[in-house]
Amino acid sequence: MNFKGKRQPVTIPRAAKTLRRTRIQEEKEEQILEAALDVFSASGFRGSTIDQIAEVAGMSKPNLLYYFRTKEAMHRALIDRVLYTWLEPLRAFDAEGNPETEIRSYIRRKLEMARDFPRESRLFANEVLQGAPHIEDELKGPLKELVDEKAEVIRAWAKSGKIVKCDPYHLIFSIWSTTQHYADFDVQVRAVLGQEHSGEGRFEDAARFLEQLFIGGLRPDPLGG
Amino acid sequence: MNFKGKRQPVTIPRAAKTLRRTRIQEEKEEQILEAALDVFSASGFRGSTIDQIAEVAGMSKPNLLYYFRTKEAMHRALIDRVLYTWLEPLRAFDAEGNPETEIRSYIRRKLEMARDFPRESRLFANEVLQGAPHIEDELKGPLKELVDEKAEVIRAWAKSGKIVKCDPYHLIFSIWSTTQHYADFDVQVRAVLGQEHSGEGRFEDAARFLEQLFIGGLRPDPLGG
DNA sequence: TGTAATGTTTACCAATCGGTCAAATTATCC
DNA sequence: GGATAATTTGACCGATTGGTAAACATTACA
Repeated sequence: MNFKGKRQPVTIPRAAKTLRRTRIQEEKEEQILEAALDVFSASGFRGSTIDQIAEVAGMSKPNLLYYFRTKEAMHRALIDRVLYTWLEPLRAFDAEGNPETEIRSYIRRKLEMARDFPRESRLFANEVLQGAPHIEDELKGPLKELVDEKAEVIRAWAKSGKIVKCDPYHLIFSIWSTTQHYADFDVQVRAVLGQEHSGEGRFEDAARFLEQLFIGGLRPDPLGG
Repeated sequence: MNFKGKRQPVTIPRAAKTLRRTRIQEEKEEQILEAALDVFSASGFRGSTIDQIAEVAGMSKPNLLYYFRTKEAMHRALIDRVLYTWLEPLRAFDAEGNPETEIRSYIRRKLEMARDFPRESRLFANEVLQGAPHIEDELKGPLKELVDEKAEVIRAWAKSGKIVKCDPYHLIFSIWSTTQHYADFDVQVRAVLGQEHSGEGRFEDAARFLEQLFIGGLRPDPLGG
């Protein structure tokens, strides 16, 4: 039952003999992924080293590799764990709701995520920026499908005159980019705003501005055009 | 006059003896920076290797290091060369012009740059995303000053009722993020749009949407509030 | 055309990279 | 408490990293 003569942790898929996960396994994998999030989000996949992650996680390198057999496996596990949560706000986008409040609260939620989970945002930003070599399937599959679905909702709103006629995909892109900007380009935002305006209040300012921009920009044309 | 006993190329600042740059120096430095842009923009600083750059540039590693003594020096030279051009659109932002046309053409210009110089966009995105360890000074200095200046223009427009009252800094951030998104997150945009809509026409679609969004979102409140 | 300055390459270095191994340690369960 | 399985570690491996030394080739210029 052993693989290549070496015992493997329960994370690795294998025969049904040891399905139960140890308490230690839960804890350590948690610890490792937490450290991996720190490192990968700060340096990207190629720029990160197992040693860095090991140090942040407070354990030896071979110990990491006992739980995740390769650097890629760690990255993969991290992506898998984070992706679902990351798409939650878009999934919550409700077709039945009022367009204005739906868009408003989508912006709010995305902005809150940029504030509360900047590492997750940067993890994906790094990945996509460098050509998404590890998440191409997720982008073309689940992500595209979700966006297609929500785009249809937006298109219907536009058609019925509840919002202005516009390209729903580019609308979604613009909400993604403006909100995630505050996580991904945080140091730039801070540098430009200076000490006085780069405190926590900047998220309130950003929310106010973005809501104003999108609500105003999407308000249906009074001429009915 | 030699440094550490080894001859140095004219790129390295030194005594005034050889101020002239050879034709070969011009060409090779050009070649190297072109290759460096390819590699750094695709993998970030840490994730890039001198060997990669050497291969793309079509020359040997020691030959690269003859022109730029370290990896950092190459990166620095590249940033210096590209930064000025990159800020050109914002610099062209004219206080005397009409707000609507100024904003419209700023968006156009930024979008054109995202289309025509995606590597430059990703170079900075990578750098900022990873904490801007090499360009912190540029962000806090020249960039901040330029943005401060243009923010004042926008604030004046808002005050005089030419556009809606809004935070000029967040307005600038939102134009940056929405336009650069098409360069930095290109693979994601393509993945979501699918084959049929991810051709060159997507920049026209993006321009149309963004102009609609910003012009509509910034139109002064008819109630005069 | 000779020669000094400039440019290029091969061979190499120490450090770090991702990853392995076997031995030692700890937890689990009868 | 002892056997057994799970966990942890130090020592190590070959490959790659950024960078160097010095010999060799080419260019510019008198």
